[in-house]
Amino acid sequence: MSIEVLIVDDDELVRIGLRAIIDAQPDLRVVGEAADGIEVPSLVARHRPQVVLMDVRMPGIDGIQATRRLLAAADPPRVLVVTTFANDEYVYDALRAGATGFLLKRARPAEVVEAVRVVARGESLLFPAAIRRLVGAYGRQGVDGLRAARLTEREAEVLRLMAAGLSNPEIAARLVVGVETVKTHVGNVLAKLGVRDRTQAVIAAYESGFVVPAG
Amino acid sequence: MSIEVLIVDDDELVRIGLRAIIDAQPDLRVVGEAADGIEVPSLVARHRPQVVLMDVRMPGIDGIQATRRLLAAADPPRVLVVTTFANDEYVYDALRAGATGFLLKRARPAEVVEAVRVVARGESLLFPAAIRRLVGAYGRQGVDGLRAARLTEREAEVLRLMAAGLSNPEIAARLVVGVETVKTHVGNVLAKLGVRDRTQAVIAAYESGFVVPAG
DNA sequence: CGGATTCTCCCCGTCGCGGGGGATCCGCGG
DNA sequence: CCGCGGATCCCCCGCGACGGGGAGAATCCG
Repeated sequence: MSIEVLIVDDDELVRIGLRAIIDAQPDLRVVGEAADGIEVPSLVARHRPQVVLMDVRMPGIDGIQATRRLLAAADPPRVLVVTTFANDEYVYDALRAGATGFLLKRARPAEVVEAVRVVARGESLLFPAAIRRLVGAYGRQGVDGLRAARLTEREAEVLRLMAAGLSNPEIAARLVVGVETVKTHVGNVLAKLGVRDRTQAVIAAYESGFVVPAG
Repeated sequence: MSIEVLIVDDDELVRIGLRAIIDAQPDLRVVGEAADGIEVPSLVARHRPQVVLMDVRMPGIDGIQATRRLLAAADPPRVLVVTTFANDEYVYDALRAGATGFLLKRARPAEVVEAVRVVARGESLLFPAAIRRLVGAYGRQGVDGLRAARLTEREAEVLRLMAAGLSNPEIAARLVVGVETVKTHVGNVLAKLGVRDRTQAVIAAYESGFVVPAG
């Protein structure tokens, strides 16, 4: 049985391109297209795709809202957010909305199909480029005025300790705060990085260069 | 209150050196020394040190056995195994016996005191050099006849999937085996790497070069 | 033929993790 | 002034992770 995909993008050219790439694969199949977020719920209900390729910027209901609504329903599909720029301001919102991963429009066809297969398996798609942007600025000591990093200082500190292998109680002891506080920060970090658990957060930290192997 | 340390090594020169390094720190204090594993239990019972610096190779009761006995008691101290070579064959056994970390005899004083402080805090000491040895040979495709790696092929495979962020059910699905089997492998990997949870295992995988950031 | 190793599967229990709420306090800026 | 983001703490709950057992089957080797 093939992986069924729904394409949501207001640009017809993009839809055609994605459809061509996906339908060229024997194990993937495009079951529908939408040009607006408003059509998405009904299409998903009808076709029950495993994966939804969702554009972020669309007139009317944008990809963020559409994603949020989709995931509120029972047994939702995986949402793979499609964006033009890795530094899109909406990237963070999409993660919070529950998107499983990202896909740049300039990604090569092989990357597109692989991304679809990965999320269809139910695995998170850690996207170094996007994550690096989120964490950005911090990695190499750069606390420059940018604040481009969506992680707050506290969250970045917690992530570092997570990447050092500390448990929540240990982090709490180190920072001299309550475990509940640590849990909140950890939860925020997971949401912002778009990952499922602390292990994936640590992987993201390494892959993004946020922490570097001592070797 | 300072961190109390017990030194166990059959070589007096080593004991003197370690004592000098440790007693030079205001927050550390050597409460006793032993030249043989046989004396350890009574010394620990009397002085209740937080940390025991334990040589592996000793006449009579070696460090492995002594560690095993120590940790069988209630409220045991942390054991920091001291070894001359990172590739000591006993490294693995010491991990299984419950040692919290490793220390090379050629470590610089600053490293020694830091290691003591870390284990005293109750945190595991991930020792790249030692872990690299354990995982060794595999990292770069080298399935050479050595089998020096204490990880079996299956365990190495499971570690790779862990380092890819997969959960146990996901790994089971990927390998087409039961979740119980995966749990066994994961447990073995944790024991062999001397780490507490999968997050630390992934950290060890990165730090040892077993997996390399894609960048 | 043992014995060792590896891989496989299972039961049990505990506990930390993560998700869902909500709440307070602060400082900054409109 | 009030809104908002950040940091702090609290509750409940479900599930997965982990430890410690045991146990069967296949393989290889002395």
